[in-house]
Amino acid sequence: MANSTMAAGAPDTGTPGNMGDVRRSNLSLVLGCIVQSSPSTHVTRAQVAAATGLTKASVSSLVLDLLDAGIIREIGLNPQGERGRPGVGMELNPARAVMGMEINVDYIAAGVTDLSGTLLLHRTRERDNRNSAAGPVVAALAALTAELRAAAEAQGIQVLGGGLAVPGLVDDKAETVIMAPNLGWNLEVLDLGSLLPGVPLGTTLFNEANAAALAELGYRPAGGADFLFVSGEVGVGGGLVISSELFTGPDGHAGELGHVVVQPEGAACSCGGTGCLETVAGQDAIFFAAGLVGHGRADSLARLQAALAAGDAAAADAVARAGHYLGVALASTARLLNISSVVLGGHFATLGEWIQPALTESLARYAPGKLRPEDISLSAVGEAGALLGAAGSVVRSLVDAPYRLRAQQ
Amino acid sequence: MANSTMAAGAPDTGTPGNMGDVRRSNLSLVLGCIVQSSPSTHVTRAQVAAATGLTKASVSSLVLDLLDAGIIREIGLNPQGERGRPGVGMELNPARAVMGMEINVDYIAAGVTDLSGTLLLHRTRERDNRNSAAGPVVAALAALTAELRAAAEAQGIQVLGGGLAVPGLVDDKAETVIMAPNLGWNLEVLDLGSLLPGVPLGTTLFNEANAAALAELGYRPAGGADFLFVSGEVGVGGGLVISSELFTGPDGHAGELGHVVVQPEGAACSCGGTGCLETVAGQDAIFFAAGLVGHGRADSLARLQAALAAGDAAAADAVARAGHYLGVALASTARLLNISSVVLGGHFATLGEWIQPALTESLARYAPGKLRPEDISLSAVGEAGALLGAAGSVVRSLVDAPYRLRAQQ
DNA sequence: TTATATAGTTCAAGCGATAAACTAACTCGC
DNA sequence: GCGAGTTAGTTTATCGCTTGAACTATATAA
Repeated sequence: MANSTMAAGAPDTGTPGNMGDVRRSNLSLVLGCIVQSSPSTHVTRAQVAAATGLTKASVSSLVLDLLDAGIIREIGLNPQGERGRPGVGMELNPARAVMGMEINVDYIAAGVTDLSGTLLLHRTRERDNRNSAAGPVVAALAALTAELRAAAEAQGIQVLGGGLAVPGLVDDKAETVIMAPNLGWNLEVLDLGSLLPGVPLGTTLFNEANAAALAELGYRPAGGADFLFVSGEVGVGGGLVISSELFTGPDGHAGELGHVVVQPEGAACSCGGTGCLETVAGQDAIFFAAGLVGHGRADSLARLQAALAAGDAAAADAVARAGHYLGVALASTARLLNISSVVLGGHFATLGEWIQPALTESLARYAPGKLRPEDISLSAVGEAGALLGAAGSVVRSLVDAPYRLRAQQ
Repeated sequence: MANSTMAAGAPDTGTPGNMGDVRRSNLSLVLGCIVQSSPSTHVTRAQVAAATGLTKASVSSLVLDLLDAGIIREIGLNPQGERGRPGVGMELNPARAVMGMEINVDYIAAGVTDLSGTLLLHRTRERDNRNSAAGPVVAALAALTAELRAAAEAQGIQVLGGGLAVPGLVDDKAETVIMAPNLGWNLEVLDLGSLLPGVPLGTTLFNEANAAALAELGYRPAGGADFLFVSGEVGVGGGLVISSELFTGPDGHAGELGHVVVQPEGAACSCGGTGCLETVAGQDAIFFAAGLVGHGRADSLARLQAALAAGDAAAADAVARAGHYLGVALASTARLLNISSVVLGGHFATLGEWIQPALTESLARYAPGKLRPEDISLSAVGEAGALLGAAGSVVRSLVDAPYRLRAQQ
């Protein structure tokens, strides 16, 4: 088929290319090369030149820009027993960081990660956001980030920008949450500028499942760059990663796995549809089917696990049902998008061992040979997945366009 | 969400950018601008400069390259009653063409289109390819294309390259048909070089549904650049167009709409799965349910139309059933990929008026507000859709990389 | 005929990548 | 301990490409 990856330097938009684009592109190439080798693998200019194909002269010049921008720093020489002059090592500047943030149904959270993605500071605050408008929630989050930012700066760490993950459809350009049924939000405009005032890269808005998918990408072995991440929260979401890039569809919010129809004669869904996966595999649906009602979310999940461990039949049935229909949805998705790898997150990861038998059987029936048991894995990122992914995305965007920082200062 | 469209000039591959890339990129930009205004809208260098943002000097230089390559030509001055010196019009060179080719179950076909996509010559040859290996079929097609190419050259038209559409999964790099169940092909390597010996751009292999989707794109109003094309043939295929680009998934063969699970308790499918859309909405399934057996394909379709017109209950039921489940599959797809526009092709277009009531009702039930009746349209491309799309793709790839032709001669 | 407006070309300048020459710093062998 | 060999990184000249301004060309309007 026609190659989707276009030739280097080809603009996919109507803007003319000038030589500055070449520089920006190569700047990103060099930084990307340094990022890949981090942490502390002691990449030298010569190695970067060899890896990228650029000349030593170009790399030197580009590296100078990155040093000026403070994105990377030099570390001591490499006195290994090699012949010839030792190269000067480079690494991501550990004094630069980004803030990952999350707003969810019953908590807000924030964390500071360095540019290599390591979580340095992390704080969660319980808060019932279900009946709260966006304004007060963002204000509460701003207070939390201010604390963390001060703590980071006390250690000499500068926060360059932030990423906020929200369980709903978002429009990152307009800083608007288009729809977040579980928060009760609809077309809420968020004042992202108030979260990290004055940071050079600003704050970007992300869908929670997509952010978690990107976080997962960081934990996968090399080459595992194509997968569907399934986010099991109150709703069921999905994040589609193709060639290490998030696929977000025409308007930027593809991946609503929860509303794939798995039971044409099934129950009505909150979205207005019928027989959606969410009606059988969402947290509320599983808890209800298992006879668990009226507890908190985390509490219900713990009780469900206990019931499963105790051999409770209703609990086992509820989970098996969810697994079966998850398999139907995944089979359709695998065929439609040619996905051959799935990562289960949220409650699907928590219930992994109990849900897998039914899921495996279902996949064998609906997508034989396409999604085998070994193609399904459980999420490696924990609680802070969405937050880490949002922060990581900000770093990725910086790596893609390092000149943004150079221009700012 | 993280922007998927990268900055102009940013290579998504690890190759370093040099200034030649800028030129190539701008060459494509200029040609793209000329293509958009064709045919015979009299685009001048000055208009191209204004539209692209490039300077007049750059456009002049780039246009010279395109003229040298023979991709465009100048047409007379524009003596309109405007003030100032009239510009020199430019258009795609009508003496350059590409060959579109198609191998299907019971015929082979080829056609010559000019660079603006107009079909100049077209010839179809009936041939039962179901029990034939790839070699003889390609040889028969090569004979057909040789005839057409000679006819084109007799008119002074040079064929630059070709595109071949096949009803199956393809690997265009390896020139291999990975799987074409309806042809009985499995990992057949095609000798594409024999089809159009000596042409500068060679021959590229395409999936039929994807090619037809791209052909459809040419017929859609401006702005309608995101849609799912549904190909209704023996199998049910799909072509996903996003931002005027084909989305082909991780390995290049996404879009298998026919194997979305719409009936978890349904019939076994030839793919090994259960309840796939193809088992209720493929041509064979509809014909069987309508009580039509043992006729040729085109004949069966005509008989089915006659039965529907006559008010035959079994025929109406079969088509309604197909429409209902097509709606289920489209609802899932719309949610998963955030598609808001669907184009029906093949037998779904032929049966349009009879299938739409059930489809509309189904969509209202499974994807309320997401896919409304006005979001569903019937294909505007006819029989030659796949062929036209394959040819158009070759032109698109030439427009994306015009330097390929410049380098050749 | 003159003024004005638009199209397209020419030319000097600037920027960025490249290749080759050059300097710097280390290891090895004697 | 010292020169030869080896590798890292910088300097310098050159080339390619876009740009902006000046310039030429060709139309309409008064």
